[in-house]
Amino acid sequence: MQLNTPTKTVLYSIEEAIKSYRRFSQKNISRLIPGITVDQVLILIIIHDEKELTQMEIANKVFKDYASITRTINLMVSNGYLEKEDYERDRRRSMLQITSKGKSVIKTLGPVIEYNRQTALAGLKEDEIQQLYTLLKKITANCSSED
Amino acid sequence: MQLNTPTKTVLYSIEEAIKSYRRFSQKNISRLIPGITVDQVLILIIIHDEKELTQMEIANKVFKDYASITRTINLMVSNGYLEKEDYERDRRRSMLQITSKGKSVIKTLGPVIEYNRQTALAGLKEDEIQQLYTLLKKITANCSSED
DNA sequence: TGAAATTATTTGATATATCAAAATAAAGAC
DNA sequence: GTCTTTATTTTGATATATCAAATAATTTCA
Repeated sequence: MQLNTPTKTVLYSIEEAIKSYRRFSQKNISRLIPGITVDQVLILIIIHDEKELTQMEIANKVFKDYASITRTINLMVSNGYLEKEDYERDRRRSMLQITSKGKSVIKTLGPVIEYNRQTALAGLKEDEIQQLYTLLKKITANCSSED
Repeated sequence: MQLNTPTKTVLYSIEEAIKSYRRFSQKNISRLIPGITVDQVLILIIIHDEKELTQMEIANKVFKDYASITRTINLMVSNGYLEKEDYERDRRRSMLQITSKGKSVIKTLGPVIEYNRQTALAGLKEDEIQQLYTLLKKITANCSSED
């Protein structure tokens, strides 16, 4: 069985693109706030946008394992970005609150995040981005069929 | 600073697509050969295609850290997929050899890898794949500028 | 009601990612 | 040839990913 060189498939270039973007974003974020990761910032913003998410919902949004989210969130708590409060309606969960330190991170990094996105997509026209989005969604759907 | 919801940018859907593809591939690989990862298979194929790569070159090809490649390759050696032999011309490195177990992995998984790729890209026309590739390369280039 | 099933989170074990620093060998300058 | 610089790999420390199993609270329903 002679395989096409893996480095030549478009799937490989998806990996390449996202890793480049992640490194680039992390670098710019670290310049302003050393010690926080891209994913932690993403989690902060997601909680900021929607207050009452379960950890499972957060995990699904960032494509992570539940176990992984548990540890990341606990770390964000110890690092003072989040607080866990009692959640009366369901005592399995907890209410995640963004601390003032967490809020200031969001505020400080807002322009950087915007810059990262715009830089990454520089030179791509609106309809190209739309096309890219459509194609990626197709791939996601193709890989999500349940068998 | 009000940010666009991160889950709505195309960069997020890149992440989504590649993670879906990875999970899908891993699932199909694990069915045939439990205990090997997508990345380990990729490394095997890369070494198979080009015999005398340094670990640094391999790391760059799979977008990984050198430290990470060291550990993964050591694990692949303990798991019997690879062997390290002396490399006379440069005694810092070693010559990575694929064992017969490693070769049989490549052989067994060949059709699966092909199936994974084709399934992931099902319904995408040739020119769409080309377009996708071009756009992703642009993003990669945008994020790789040295500053 | 109370046992059984489901849901949300956590823990354990192991692998992988990342950064900084160390170890080792090779190459270059003088 | 020794000294300095560069290249390759490894190690340490810590964070994150993953799977399986365990906890713990909630829901279902006989």
